[in-house]
Amino acid sequence: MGQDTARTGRKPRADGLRNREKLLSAAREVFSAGGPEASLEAVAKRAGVGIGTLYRHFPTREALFQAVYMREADQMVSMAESLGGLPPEEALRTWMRGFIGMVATKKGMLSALAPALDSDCPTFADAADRMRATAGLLLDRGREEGVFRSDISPEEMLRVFVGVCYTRDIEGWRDTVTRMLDIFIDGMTCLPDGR
Amino acid sequence: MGQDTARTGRKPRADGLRNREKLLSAAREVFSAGGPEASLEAVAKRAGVGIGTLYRHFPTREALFQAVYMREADQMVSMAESLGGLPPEEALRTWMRGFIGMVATKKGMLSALAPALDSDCPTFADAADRMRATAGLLLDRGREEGVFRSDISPEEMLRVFVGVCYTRDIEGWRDTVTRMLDIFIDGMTCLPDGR
DNA sequence: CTTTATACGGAGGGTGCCTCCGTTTATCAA
DNA sequence: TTGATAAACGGAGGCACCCTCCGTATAAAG
Repeated sequence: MGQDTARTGRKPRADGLRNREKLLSAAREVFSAGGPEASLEAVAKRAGVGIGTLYRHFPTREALFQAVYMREADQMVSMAESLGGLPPEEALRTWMRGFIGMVATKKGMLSALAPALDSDCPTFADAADRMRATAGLLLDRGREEGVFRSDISPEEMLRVFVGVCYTRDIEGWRDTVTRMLDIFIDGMTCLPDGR
Repeated sequence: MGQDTARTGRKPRADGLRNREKLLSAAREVFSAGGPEASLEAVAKRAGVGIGTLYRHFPTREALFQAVYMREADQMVSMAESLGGLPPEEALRTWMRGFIGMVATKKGMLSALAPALDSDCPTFADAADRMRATAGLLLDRGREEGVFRSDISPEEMLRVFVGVCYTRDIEGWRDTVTRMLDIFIDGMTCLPDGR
C-alpha cells in the first residue's frame, strides 16, 4: 500500500488502513483455529477482502505472522521491564514462564518468532531486536551478580526457548516444557562453589 | 504394495522391491538437496517412477521420511551401545554430539524424528521406541550412579534435543547447538553437594 | 468536480497433493 | 509353455493453494 505515501506527502487512504486491520484480526482468528499453515485465501475471505489485497499488505506469510504477533513480542518486552525488582534468576524464570504461556495460547507465535530472529526486514528486525535486548537485559543483570554463566548470548537463549517450545501437541505440554527450560536454566546458573 | 502377499503366500514381486529401493535413494538425494519440503513428484521423477507408485509404497510424506531416516536412527542406537564403557555423563554427552552430527548432515532427519515420536504406525513406532529405549538406557545408567536427576524422561530429553536442533541455518550452528545442549546436560546432572 | 495517486479484487497460470482406475507384468500352477 | 490371476505400475484428473498482474474503483488534493 502506501509505498509512496511518504514521497507524495498524501494522507494514507482510509480504506487501506481499515483493510489492514481487518486482515490482522482475521489472521489472528484463522491461525488460532487452523494452525500456522492455514490458507492465506481463508484469511482474505474471512476478512472480506480480495486475495490481492492481502498480498499487497503482507507480501509473505511471514510478514503477516510477524505483524500479527508483534503485539505479543511487545508484551514480552514490557513484562521483562516489570521484573526489575526480582533477583535475576527468579526474574528470568518468571519471564520464561511468561514466554511459555504466550506460546501456549498463540500457537502461531513460534512460526513468527523463529524467522523473525533472522529477518532483515527493518520493521520486524526491530521487534526481534527488542526481544533480544530484553533477553540480554535479564542475562546481564544476572551476570553482574555472578549468577549466570557468560558463554551464552541472549539470542542463543531465545533460540533454545523457541526450539524447546516447538515440541507441541502432547499431553501436559506446558508442564513438560516448563520443566525442561527450568533444567536448562539450572544449567545456566553458576553454582556458588564454582560450578 | 504387498498388502496381500502374506495372505496368498506369493513371493513379493521383484519390481516392487526394486522400485522401493529406487524411491528411497531418490528421496535421500532430493531431500538432501531441496530440504524436507521438496516435492514428492520430484522424488518420483528422479526415481523414474510414477507418482502413484510412490504413494503406494509410502502413503504419506512422513512415512517416506521415516523410511529414509530409519537407518540413521539405527546408527544412533548402535552408537549408544558402543558407549557402554564410558562413565554415564560422558556417554550421554558423546551421544548427544553424535546426534547433532547426524542432524548436521541429514537435514531432513528432524522432520522425520519429530513426528516419529508420536507416530502410531507400528513399523516406525518401533524405530522411535528403539530411540527412546536407547536414550532411556543412557539416562538410567547415570541415575543409578546418582549422576542425573530423575525428573526427566528419555522421551522428554529427546524432544529437547530435537527442539534445540530445529534452530538451523545460522553461522556456527553446530557449535552453538552443542554448547546449548551441554548446558542442558549440565542442568540435568546432580551436583555432588545436592545440586 | 476533476485529477491522480492509491488501493481494490479476483481471474489465471503455476505447482503440488493425492486418488482412482485401466494397463502391464511377475508369479504360480497346470 | 502357457494361461490365470494377484500385484504393481503410471499418469490423468480433480482439488487446493500460491502468487502475480492489471483493469477497475475510490479517496485525497486542488
